[in-house]
Amino acid sequence: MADQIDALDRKILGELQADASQSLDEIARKVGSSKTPVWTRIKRLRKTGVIRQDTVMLDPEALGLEACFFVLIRTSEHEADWQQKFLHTLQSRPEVLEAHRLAGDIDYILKVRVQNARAYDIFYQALISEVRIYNVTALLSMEEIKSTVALPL
Amino acid sequence: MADQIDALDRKILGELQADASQSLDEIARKVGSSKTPVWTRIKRLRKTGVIRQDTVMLDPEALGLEACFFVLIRTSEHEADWQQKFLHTLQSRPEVLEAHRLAGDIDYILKVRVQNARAYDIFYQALISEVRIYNVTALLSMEEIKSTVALPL
DNA sequence: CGTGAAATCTATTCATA
DNA sequence: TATGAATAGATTTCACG
Repeated sequence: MADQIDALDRKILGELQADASQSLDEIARKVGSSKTPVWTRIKRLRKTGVIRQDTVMLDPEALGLEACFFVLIRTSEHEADWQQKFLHTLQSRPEVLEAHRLAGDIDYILKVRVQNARAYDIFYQALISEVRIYNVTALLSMEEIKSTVALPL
Repeated sequence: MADQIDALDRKILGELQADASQSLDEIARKVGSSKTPVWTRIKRLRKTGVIRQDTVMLDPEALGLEACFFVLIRTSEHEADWQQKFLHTLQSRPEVLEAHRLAGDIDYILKVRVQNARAYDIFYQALISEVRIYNVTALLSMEEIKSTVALPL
């Protein structure tokens, strides 16, 4: 991870982010290099963890996941074992796509994808029954204006 | 998109989400089918847009993107052309990874990935100079507790 | 270290059941 | 519609410049 990432690496990463199904020849041509060096670099970027995984982006609505909530959480508990349990709950629930610990008066933010409001309520009830939470605000997404996994390079 | 997605489709999608670099033979074996039917289904899922794209997940910190903010936005403007301009600004800025229009008193939430607080401020200044915004709250992530692109299937 | 050829493996097509 | 053979195409390795 401490390896230096140069301009060519970044071009390659950009191509992979945009379309990981491209062939090596295609990527090499676009970044102005050739097959072997591009291959060597991709292998290095995987080994060092810069590339974490190959995946596919799915359409949530096509899968019946019509509702997306951002959940703002305040808690009065900051003990290690409370944190441990909270973290475990989040990890075990596949509807939680993201969870961040925050600076400031809101302690955590979650991004939760579910079928509908009722499914969110089931998640919410399960969450507050498992860990003590002081205050929860749920923000309901009406429209996904932008959504990308491509990091700026 | 109106196509029915059955249990086998979901298994295949689960495997692709987890690791899109697996071979067809490997996926076929895991889901209890064989190469050709799996291939036909994947092709159909791509064509109908259930599978949106092939991509790679990168490590933000390895790329020097150490800061992640969730930005809560209130505006007094709800005109079509204001929205248009706001949307265009978000689309053109690669540091904005997600943007949602919300129900309730907060109008929008953004997820923004940048190098550091200074880079966030540059983004923020650019944003408020381009579109009229009534109120902005930035939530700074201290720790990414969970992050997945895998939708629950 | 880059190039291009060779070998290996995988995706894709297709004939058959 | 599934299977497995046949083809086409990609990845991976390697010898050479």
